[in-house]
Amino acid sequence: MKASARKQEIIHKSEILFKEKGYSAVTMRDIATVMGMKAASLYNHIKSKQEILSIIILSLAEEFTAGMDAIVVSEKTTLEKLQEIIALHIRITINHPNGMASLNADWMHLEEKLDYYFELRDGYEENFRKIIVVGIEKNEISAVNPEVLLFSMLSTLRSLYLWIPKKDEVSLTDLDADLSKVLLKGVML
Amino acid sequence: MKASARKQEIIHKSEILFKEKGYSAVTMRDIATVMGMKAASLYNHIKSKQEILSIIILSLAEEFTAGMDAIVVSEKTTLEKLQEIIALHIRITINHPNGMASLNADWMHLEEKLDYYFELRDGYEENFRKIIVVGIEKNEISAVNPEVLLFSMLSTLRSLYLWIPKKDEVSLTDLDADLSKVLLKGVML
DNA sequence: AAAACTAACTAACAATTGTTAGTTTTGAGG
DNA sequence: CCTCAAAACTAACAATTGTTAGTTAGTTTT
Repeated sequence: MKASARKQEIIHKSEILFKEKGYSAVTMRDIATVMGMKAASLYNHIKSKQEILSIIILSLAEEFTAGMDAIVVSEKTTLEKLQEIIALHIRITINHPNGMASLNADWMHLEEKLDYYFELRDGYEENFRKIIVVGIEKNEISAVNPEVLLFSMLSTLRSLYLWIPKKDEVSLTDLDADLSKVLLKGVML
Repeated sequence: MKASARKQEIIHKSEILFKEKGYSAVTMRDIATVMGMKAASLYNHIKSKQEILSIIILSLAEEFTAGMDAIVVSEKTTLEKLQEIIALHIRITINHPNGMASLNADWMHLEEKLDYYFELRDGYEENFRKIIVVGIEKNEISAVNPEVLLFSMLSTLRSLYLWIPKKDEVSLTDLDADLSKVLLKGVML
């Protein structure tokens, strides 16, 4: 399963189309057109439309899981771990801005792979939640509602794909710091 | 155009289906089934599938615009205005948790009404941005990157529809306060 | 009671969907 | 130049799509 160059090209173009209109509204003929071929020819490279979606979503989900696992086992303060989670999301989103749209909006169309997706997502969230809860217990962060903090950070980080493509490289350099400031320090004087 | 009870029922059921699978993946026969009728009968009440989507999205967008306009003209501190924006999102999301999914995920399928939607959305964001920028200028909130704060708050508030339906009424009472704490005060000690 | 209206139905449509089968073209290595 | 596999093609499929036309039964208005 090395995924030939042509197959990766199909996946890459599909990511762009899926981001624009969503998985269900994109047809195999749409994908074929941007590939400069006929729809039937796509099947020389991919098994089905669903396989394209599965590859896009699950490879990203696995990358998040791997990144989170590394953060969990590291010997860092809670604040440092939260900053590393922010950096993880920024890094992956910069590398895969289009695929992130599918991960966020089209996971419900995974069908056979849906259970595996839930496994990855639930595990990720559980690790995130534990970092927050332990941080509050150890008095490393302030005693906010853990669920609300988890929800708020995840919402922002999961939406990064909508904003990052609009930014120039200069402001991307500071994004890490700016986001940490807003998410962790707040705005009150 | 008072929207008959039957028409509102169609819209309501459609909101639920659209939230589950997205606009494009929901068929008129799906809607008809949950309405207990045949697909063709829907057209006694609605003009098209798109009309359903337009009503769902634009009525919500207009409610947000009206709410924001009231906040803008009020004589409040920046912090109070931001808290009112949070309350506005919570209120609308509690009242229309399903429709919020379409507003967030299916606006690109509005077609003829897309320009009007952009008008409302851009105006809303511009008002939001101005509140932040003025707040920083007047030294009422700390000097964070305004775009990042706007993005972060909007991402969280726009995702509320994913979390609010899972919460019981008790935790909803505190949601206002909890969210303000997390979004505005941060977590650093 | 007649007329008009409402809201459901059946039947069908043209277009589009993902996908398969079978065939031809392409291009690199012998 | 020949071979052969990779990758394109044409043609077609069965199913499904949103929507229209025409009809019917029940209710309301005249």
